[in-house]
Amino acid sequence: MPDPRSEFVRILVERGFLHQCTDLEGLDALACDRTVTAYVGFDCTAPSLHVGSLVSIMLLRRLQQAGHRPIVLMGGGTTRIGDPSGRDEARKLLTDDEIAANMAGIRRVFANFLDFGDGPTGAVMVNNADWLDGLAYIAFLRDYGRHFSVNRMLTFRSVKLRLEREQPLSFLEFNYMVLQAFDFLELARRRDCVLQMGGSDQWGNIVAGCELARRVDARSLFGLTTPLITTASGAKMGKTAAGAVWLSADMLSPYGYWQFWRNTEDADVGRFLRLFTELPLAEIERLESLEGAEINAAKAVLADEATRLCHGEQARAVAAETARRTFADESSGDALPTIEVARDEMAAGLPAFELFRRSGLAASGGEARRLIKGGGARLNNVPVQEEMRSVSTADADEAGLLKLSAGKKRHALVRIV
RNA sequence: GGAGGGGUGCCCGAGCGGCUAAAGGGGACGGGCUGUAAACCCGUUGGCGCACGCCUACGUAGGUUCGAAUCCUACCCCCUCCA
Repeated sequence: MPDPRSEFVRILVERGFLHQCTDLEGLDALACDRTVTAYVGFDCTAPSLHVGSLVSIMLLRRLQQAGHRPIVLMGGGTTRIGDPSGRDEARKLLTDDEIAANMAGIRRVFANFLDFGDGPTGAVMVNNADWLDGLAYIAFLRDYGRHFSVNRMLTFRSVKLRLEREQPLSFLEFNYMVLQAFDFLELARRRDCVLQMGGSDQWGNIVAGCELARRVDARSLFGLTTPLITTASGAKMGKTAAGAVWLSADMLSPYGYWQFWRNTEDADVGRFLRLFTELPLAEIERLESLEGAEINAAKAVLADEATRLCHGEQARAVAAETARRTFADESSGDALPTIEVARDEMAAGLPAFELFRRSGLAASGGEARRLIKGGGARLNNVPVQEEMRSVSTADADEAGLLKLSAGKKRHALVRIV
């Protein structure tokens, strides 16, 4: 298409958010003309969201900044079914209480990225349980079921994959796309929502919604997907040593979050800066063109920007300073994970492996011993030679702190209290 | 309801009476090289104050045996085909 005229579509294209769109020119024209209301659905399978959802979150944020209205759809109803997309096996069903708790946690995450004010572009959060829970089966089948072709549904990727692999696909899961299509129709009716966005694995579900609305209400709706974000070496983005990269500070510390971005592969830096920061394109081009070790500066910028967005400036500053002291100075910073050990226990001396276990740097005593044997354990930057080496108050600094390291990147502090 | 196949460590997957804490691969962790990168090379990969030893582990519960992940019985779950 020619250069986008609307700010929203222009940003999508320039920044790498766009994978597929049902009618990009139509959407562009619409976005020039009026305030567009758009939604992304999130399921409530965990008490927070992780970076895997960050593209969608940033997309909603960009939408709002461009003068449009974002809707966060919580899949309170559909979470109880499970989307078969991208999965070989059915996922566990959650109870209502778990779903409610998860939803509350996710709401807090969004508060950092979107403005939930009352204005015309104020974000809203809605729960599809509001309309799905009360559905009457027969009426639903009669009014909407008739518009779905099973022949067609069988050709959708999510379904086809399961069938081809001879993996089970229950009727329950098979209905997921029907309900998601219905969500879109409901949001169109209730809130004049005209656009559904999501990851590329959602394309089939999104298109199903557009088609349903066209058939039932003669509405014309838009669908748009973002590319699946993998790292340059092909791995799914968002896994670290500690597990998923959560967006809640109580599930992953801002320092851990900062480190995650700082450890981005060279080849991903530009792409990630475009998607996950709001720096001007010219600046990003400059940063991504840095060569060799210089690109580390770009990674620090990425980490700074991403952490500020998610956790705020204060947390960002502490995280960045901790990283600087830990890696550049070989000292340590406040944001390192810290455990406390009682003074009398410490005075008596604790075996090194035990301390590593307690710190969480090793999951068990055996793992801690192996770490030490393998030469990866350090106490105050000095390699620990002996598993049973006694560590005591004499090893602490003036502030009563000692630093443990497992490998080059994992560090923890022990505070004597 | 009938016939057959299957449930093994974080995952995949071999094993089918002792040599099995269980091949191989992936992942993860550590070391090397570097730039807190990628690629590559090497090592480690159930717990326990751990070279011995003890405990836990091959869907669940029992049983046979000197000895079982391996054999038997019952139960649970999954898949395929038939009805």
